[in-house]
Amino acid sequence: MSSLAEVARHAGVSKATASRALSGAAHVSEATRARVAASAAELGFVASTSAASLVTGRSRNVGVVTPFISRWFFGEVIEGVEEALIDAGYDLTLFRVQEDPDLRQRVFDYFLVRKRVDAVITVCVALSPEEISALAALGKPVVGIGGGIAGMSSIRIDDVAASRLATEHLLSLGHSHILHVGGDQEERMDFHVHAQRLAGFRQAMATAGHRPGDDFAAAEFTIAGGFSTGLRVLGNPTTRPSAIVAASDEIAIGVILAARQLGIQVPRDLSVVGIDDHDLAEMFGLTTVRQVPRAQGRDAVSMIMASINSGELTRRDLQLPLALRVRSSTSAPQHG
Amino acid sequence: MSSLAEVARHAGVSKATASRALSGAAHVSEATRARVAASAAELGFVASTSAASLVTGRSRNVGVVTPFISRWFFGEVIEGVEEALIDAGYDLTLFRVQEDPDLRQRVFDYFLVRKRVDAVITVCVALSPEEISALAALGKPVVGIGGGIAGMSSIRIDDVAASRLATEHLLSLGHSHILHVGGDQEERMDFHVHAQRLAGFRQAMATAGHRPGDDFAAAEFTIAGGFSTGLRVLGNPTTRPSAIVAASDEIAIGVILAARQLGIQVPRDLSVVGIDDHDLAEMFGLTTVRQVPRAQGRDAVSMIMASINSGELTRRDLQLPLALRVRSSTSAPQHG
DNA sequence: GTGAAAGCGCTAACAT
DNA sequence: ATGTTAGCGCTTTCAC
Repeated sequence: MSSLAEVARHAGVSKATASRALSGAAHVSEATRARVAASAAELGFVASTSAASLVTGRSRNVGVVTPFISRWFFGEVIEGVEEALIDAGYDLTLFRVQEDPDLRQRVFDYFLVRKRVDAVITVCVALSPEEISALAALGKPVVGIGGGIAGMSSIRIDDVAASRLATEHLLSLGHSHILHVGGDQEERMDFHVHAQRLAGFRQAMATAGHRPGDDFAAAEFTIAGGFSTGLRVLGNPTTRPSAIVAASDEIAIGVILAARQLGIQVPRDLSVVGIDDHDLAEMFGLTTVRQVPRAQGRDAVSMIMASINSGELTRRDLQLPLALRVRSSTSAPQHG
Repeated sequence: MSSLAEVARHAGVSKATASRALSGAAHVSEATRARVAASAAELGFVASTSAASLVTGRSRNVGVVTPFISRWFFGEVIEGVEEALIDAGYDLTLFRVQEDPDLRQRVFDYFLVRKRVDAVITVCVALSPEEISALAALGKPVVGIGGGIAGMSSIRIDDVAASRLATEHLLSLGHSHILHVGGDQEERMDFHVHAQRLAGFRQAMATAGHRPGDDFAAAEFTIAGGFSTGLRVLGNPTTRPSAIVAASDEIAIGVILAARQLGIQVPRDLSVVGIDDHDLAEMFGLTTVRQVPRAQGRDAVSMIMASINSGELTRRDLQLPLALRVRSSTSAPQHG
């Protein structure tokens, strides 16, 4: 816990020179730099972030705002962010926002402000106008992953296209009775995701000449959510669809488990496609539209670093590519 | 972003009084306190943590060191920590440590020090002696969840007892050919967990008069890990066990999926017990030894707050209770 | 109960 | 290339 002053004294230079030598910048002779570095190492010196932040106004710290931690998509994003951040020498402060409005307000009005984060990454959070203002008032780079934030940078996949791609695959196999199992609007995730995946599904169906009918069922974005909805929508043999487009792999896996529980063969009697590329997809032979949340996390950090380094808050929107990975969970329908 | 000075001026008091009024402590008249509070609210004042930290040496920030984020146990612990921390007005800075020794060293020698965290919580990380020294050198409260750290406070379940409980349940049903599917020693999780769960299993087996044989198979602590190990150990009908004690619910679920894939009826032909109480356990009717990682996270924070408030670094060890939740995944063996 | 003043450890002008 | 100086915004003696 030695101070810069001690390092300077030990190296026989002034605090200013020591600071310059250690920060890498400015005009310092190679000899001095080496000497200061040696002293710092010997004394185990690590600069106090509080002191540095106080004077520079920067904290080398990025806030990540997320509604979930252990769901696959969110965990992957956070890991991607963490990897990129540690490479850049930044810390990650985690803020979990839930439904409770009081807690949410505390995060936005108090925690984010006082921590003086240099930037904020939001992961699929549906923000209220007040929350957006609070974020904008920070005057710092903000990037929204998954769900964009009005007027701010974003990283996303084309959710409409993802869902359309999945649907078109099933249509091309000859399915006509297809159900979309997607996000419950009540979830505090960005509702655009839910709406857009449903829209992509309906677009593809409409283009193929199918009229919208009883084509949607809501599920929580988890395996358990897909399972319970799956039991419900697959329970009645007469109304059962021959194919399902699930809004996430977790839902898709839950649906497959429900089907098996009901004695329905996948893919013989039911074809399933998911959107995500979850680790478990392979185990179930699940056909997926591939998105890579980890890359989204890393890209968010790149965007932020670019913004910090340039000093500009220009808005950018990055849309990541999709790919359909066909596996054994889809096949042509048996009857018709 | 107004400063304390502005608040003080607005309220017609000195900076000192404003500071005292807002920090809640000290001798300030009720009238002044109210006036200062009103001014602060009106100006949207939030104290700068950098400035406060610089002078107090405390940062209202706790570091969480974990090898994983999206695995169920870890996610739950982190969520528990986060909940308790936000209640206490603290931030959570996340440090993910992986195998890469360079990255690990950076976290311990650089990140943890410079961030001036007030305390550290480690979640099931196997620490090297150097890493333990680095942590101890912080002079801050440290509590290890899951895997204890030599000489520091810990929160854990009795891993030996947990595993024994699970095994005894299967033994009491009449099983004799029981396999333990547990943690791979190569995993950078605290290896004590793996060793202890295996020890508990063998203790119970020995007590029941079974001699140690080919009784263990390693798996990654994930559903996919349990699945692939499950396929392997259940593949041969002649050597197949009639019951399995899985070191975690995720492994157990993977094993059940593998069994189903192989056409083995659970629980008719195979009984399975897991340790965790994962959300998905219910879906599989999985019998579990219940531990509550979320509670462990919260308790870790309580411990830390007690330590911070008392100013003492006394070591404490808390062991959380276990409960066997018998569900439909276990039954008496068919042959034997 | 309140104010004046010192100083936490660092960086950034400004001199030299 | 290096040193001097002046704060960053807060908390905390120490007076009153």
